Amino acid sequence: MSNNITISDVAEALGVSKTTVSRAISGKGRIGAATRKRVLEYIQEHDYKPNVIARGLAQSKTFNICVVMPGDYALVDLPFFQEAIMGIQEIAGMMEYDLLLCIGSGNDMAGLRRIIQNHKVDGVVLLRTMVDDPQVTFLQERRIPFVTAGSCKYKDVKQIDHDHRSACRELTSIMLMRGMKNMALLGGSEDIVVNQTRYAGVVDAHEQFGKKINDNLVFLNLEGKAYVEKAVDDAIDRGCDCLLCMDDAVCAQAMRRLRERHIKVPQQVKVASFYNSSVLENNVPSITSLSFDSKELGARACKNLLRQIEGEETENRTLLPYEVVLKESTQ
Amino acid sequence: MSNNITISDVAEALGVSKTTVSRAISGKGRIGAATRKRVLEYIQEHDYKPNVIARGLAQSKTFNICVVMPGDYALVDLPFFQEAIMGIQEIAGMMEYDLLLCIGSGNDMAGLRRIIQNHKVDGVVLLRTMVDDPQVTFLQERRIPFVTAGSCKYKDVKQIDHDHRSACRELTSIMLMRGMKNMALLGGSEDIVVNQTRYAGVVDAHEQFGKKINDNLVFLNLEGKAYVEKAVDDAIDRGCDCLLCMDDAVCAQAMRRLRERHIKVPQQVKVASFYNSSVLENNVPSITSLSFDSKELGARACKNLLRQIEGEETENRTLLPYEVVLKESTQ
DNA sequence: CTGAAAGCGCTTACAG
DNA sequence: CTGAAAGCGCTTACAG
Repeated sequence: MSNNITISDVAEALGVSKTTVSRAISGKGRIGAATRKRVLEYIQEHDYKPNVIARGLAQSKTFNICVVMPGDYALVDLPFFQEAIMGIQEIAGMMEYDLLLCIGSGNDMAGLRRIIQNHKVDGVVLLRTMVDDPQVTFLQERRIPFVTAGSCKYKDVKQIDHDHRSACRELTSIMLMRGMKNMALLGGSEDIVVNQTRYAGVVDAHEQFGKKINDNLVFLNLEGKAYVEKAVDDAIDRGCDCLLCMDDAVCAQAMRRLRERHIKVPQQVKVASFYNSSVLENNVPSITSLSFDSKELGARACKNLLRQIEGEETENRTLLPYEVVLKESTQ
Repeated sequence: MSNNITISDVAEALGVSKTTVSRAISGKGRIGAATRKRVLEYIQEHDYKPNVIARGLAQSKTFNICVVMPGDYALVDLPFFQEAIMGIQEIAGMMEYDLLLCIGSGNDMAGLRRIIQNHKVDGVVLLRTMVDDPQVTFLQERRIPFVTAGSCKYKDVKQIDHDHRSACRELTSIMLMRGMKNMALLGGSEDIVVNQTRYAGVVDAHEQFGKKINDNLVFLNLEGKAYVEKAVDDAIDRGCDCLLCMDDAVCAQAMRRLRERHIKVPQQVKVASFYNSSVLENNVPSITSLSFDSKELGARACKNLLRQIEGEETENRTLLPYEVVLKESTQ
């Protein structure tokens, strides 16, 4: 059952040329209906599969797309990447494309560079972009089709994103409407585009209510448990009545800290997170959060990329919807 | 800066043959030291990279390896897959191999089949095996080099695993020594090899102490929150003094249920988990668990696979060590 | 030590 | 409608 039968074998067995076989399969070029049928039946019966590598060489294509994910993500980011990849894979698979995984941080482009230089992929999807992203520049220079799943500040880059800004505005507005007076904001690295977008949403909401963010209660660039802990402590000391966590990593750690200090949620302080809380789903109390369909994001990104690869024009920017999910932590 | 320079260009520029250039790069075949130096310098300076696809075609190699992960994993399994993949990638990258991602469940082999038929990879690593695994059979038939990261019941399959059995025996023994009388066991699908192995370890420990497992307190095949909840309730009703969770998914859900019912850990019931608790790391109290180095597992698996691909002999089975990490939940 | 030539398994002008 | 031939960018016997 070793599948080493080639196009030549098929051609020979059928007494036709390789050209004919190739045409029957690809559907390109004129070919008699009868001949075509014969070829198709034969390859069906003998389970012939063209060697994609060889086809790739002839066509300068690989039928692979590269998905690059950062190597430094926390556990909490995993569901996003996983789901996005599932979405990408679903679409790619339908078009007979496979996924080449590239793991690297914003700065270390060694992996991506090698994959591109080795001509191993036809395009790439970036799963996280930094505010200044060398990967973006690199891909632009090389004229490699690519798309970012998530925000990207470069206007001419094809990008699919959730509407984080509106989502954060809406959730923040709800909290303001519920009479929160001292909202604290806990967030991660400002180098990551989406964190800036989320912040902008919070600002929007405040402006809308004619209020100002209390800078004493804004804690950004919280990288690691110790920082979150201190931020929570400071926020509480400064009399905050609501913790807005800009991602689930921060939220999980904040909840831990609150529990450690026996501070009751939502009685003493409300908590909300700006991201899907699948990571938080075993929390008691359950956490109010925003909800995004990451799989859909991946799928849309992949579709856009595939169209680019086929040489079609695609939209520069697509915004996907969101949901606000109110739960116990803000009651 | 488009990198379309080929071996012919290099040969021409240098006034040598393509053969010579090829030999200078690969290091195979006799070649004058001076010539070689000239070639190497030139390609260095002009940033020439051989087209791996073309080389692959000539050598019947792809320099890709397929990593297949199940599509149905829970959030809680993610860290394992992520870390294992990091380990694989690290080794693969060093040898200029890339990772082709294949997502499929035990039964749906469509993805793997296509990748193999399309000659897209030189070998595969299976990240989870079922007790009866069609993927294993498929790869054996096709004589594709492969390795499993994790246990596999087929003796002739190359596999790298942690010593789950000993680990579970040790942790269970510790709990028995501490005087637990009514240990409940909560676990996932028995179709997954590692779950069986873990169970065997628990049995070992009991035998060692001349005891028997109380079958009324064994809850397996707990797929989903509702099942875990019921199992926890039943276990408590039946007077268990210790919950042994066979994986972190189950443990996280069990903890949630205990918290909901205001049952104090470890005062009223002890809890331990048979896996790394990175998912549980924000738990209060902290959870006693086993600890395995999944990245190392991935790295070792990849090394074994690469050696197979090179045609070397490799060990059939490698067992990696573990640690028992005692924390608050069993104090 | 070096090179001409065939070959890896396809595709695609070009010619008929 | 069909095919012979060149080509994709490498590697590797074979010959010198």
